[in-house]
Amino acid sequence: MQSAVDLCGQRGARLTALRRRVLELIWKSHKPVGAYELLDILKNERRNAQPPTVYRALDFLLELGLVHRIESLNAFIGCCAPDTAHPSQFLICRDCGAAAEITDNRLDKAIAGLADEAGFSVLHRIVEVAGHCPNCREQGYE
Amino acid sequence: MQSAVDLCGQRGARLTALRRRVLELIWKSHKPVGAYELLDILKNERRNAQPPTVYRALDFLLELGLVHRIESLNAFIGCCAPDTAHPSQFLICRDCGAAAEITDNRLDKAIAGLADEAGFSVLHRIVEVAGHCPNCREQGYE
DNA sequence: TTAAATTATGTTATATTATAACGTTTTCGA
DNA sequence: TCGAAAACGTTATAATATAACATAATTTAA
Repeated sequence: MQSAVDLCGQRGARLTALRRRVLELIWKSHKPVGAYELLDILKNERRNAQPPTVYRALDFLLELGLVHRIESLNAFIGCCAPDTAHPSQFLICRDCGAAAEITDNRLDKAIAGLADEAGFSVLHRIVEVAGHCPNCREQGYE
Repeated sequence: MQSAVDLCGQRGARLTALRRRVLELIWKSHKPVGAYELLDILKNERRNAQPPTVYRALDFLLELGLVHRIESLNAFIGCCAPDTAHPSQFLICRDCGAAAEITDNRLDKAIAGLADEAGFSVLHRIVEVAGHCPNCREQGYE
């Protein structure tokens, strides 16, 4: 959370009470969390909360790189390294729902390489690998 | 289209008129196409077309690997190699909207490797790289 | 070959996710 | 402290997707 404050300071961005609260809620969840889940929680705290309330906060947090959107789940998760620019790459467990953010140089290079060969300029990368995490495999899921 | 028929034959799957038509419509589009776009076209042909009409056909086609779903666009595109099992990997142009399916061994290996190292068993892979295609870059987009 | 089972489709309704549009309040810098 | 910009409130609606149950078509098997 402190690093979020710092980051906003550096960029002249305003981490308002609402935005901070949404970021907290995302971090509190140990799984990717949907916009309407966040909204349900916010409604207990601010009687006026509506979809734009949460989507605007999410847009802000996404823009700054403080959270990632997981496309295959329509859900959001805190970024584990918001201060470094990096692609969004996740291992997503179909059983427990956990999403582990990963950084892998081979993967980065492979994508950079193939895009380059194709003459394609890269703006954004999405890698979402669905399967079963080590923990759930132990419980018998394969 | 013939290869779709063949594939269904092999698997004992029923490529009905509706499913065949949806597949045709997807192939006719030179860009990823949304479910409701398909529905609008179908409505001109079958007065009864409703969302489940198209979503069920899409589910069937996805299951067989005849089409891919592009998560970041909520849209669907024909698979260029439906007879071989392969991950879903795309270069998506933010300008013209084209999505090029790619196959890259380095990428496959990178994902297999990192999943393995993490003890994660892979069920499904999504790679969606957004940017600008060579064609649009020539037109001045970067 | 026909009855039962399965699969596919029709139909109505609704759930889920996301944004448009406009007004008000707050914040910030000149 | 005033004017502009940014953030937020509020209402409405758009876009995407599925639930649930009825009917029709097809396959299986007795």
